[in-house]
Amino acid sequence: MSPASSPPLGVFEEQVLVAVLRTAGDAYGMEIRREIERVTGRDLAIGAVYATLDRLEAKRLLSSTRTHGDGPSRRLFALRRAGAKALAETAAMRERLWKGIDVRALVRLAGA
Amino acid sequence: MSPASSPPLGVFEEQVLVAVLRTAGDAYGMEIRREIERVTGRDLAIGAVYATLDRLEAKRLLSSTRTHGDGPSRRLFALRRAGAKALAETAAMRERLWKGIDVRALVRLAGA
DNA sequence: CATATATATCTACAATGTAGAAAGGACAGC
DNA sequence: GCTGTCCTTTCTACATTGTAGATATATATG
Repeated sequence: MSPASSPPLGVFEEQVLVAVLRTAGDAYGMEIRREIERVTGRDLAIGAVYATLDRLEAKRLLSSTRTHGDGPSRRLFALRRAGAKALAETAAMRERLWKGIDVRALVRLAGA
Repeated sequence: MSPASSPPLGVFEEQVLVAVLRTAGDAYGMEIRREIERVTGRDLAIGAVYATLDRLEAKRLLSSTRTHGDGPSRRLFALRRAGAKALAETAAMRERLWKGIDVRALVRLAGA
């Protein structure tokens, strides 16, 4: 059952990691923020994004490199192997959690 | 795009809510704990579970009632409409987040 | 009654989530 | 080359959620 190694990702950590994947190649702070806002529909302070990016880099789930050349320098992020692993485990665990739950019924119960 | 009303559920909050659903009718602290341990493969302090149950009840996503009759009295939890709504929104948002991500590729990247 | 068992509560602290303000540097126009 | 502006990042602080462990309380059992 995959023994659930490391502590689980938080939901915002997961969002950031996936956003890095989605914006791959162009994954810097502002862009990651835009992407998360787009997907979740919520407004986000830029500080929130960087705080989490920093923590994920400290845990070695992400790496970052500096951009030079034209325009303001950017800090580009990329998923490390450990980051991919963490994401995959998170997804697998959640699948087990929800397996057998009738989401339709849930939505019906939620409605009016 | 469903405007993302209330603050998103935390991952443990979600686990607790779904566990209540899974153990429906018999959803009291110890049982909920067992269910989460079963699904996630991690050990859990009972205090962790109750702290979260209390917070979810305070937010009115859960309700609880006391059991009497035979055996020690239990505090039985049930999902409120708002709880079902929160769960459904959480699931929907995550679906948008992951849409288009190739999970196979992710797992491959994670492997070895 | 005395001890064990099942359940719940309390207290405290660590980790994550989030905001807002400040800082730095490239570029435009003067 | 100064001034202001835009884009990006950094810093600081605090709120919320995650988690453990010890303690309380009631019921059952010998």
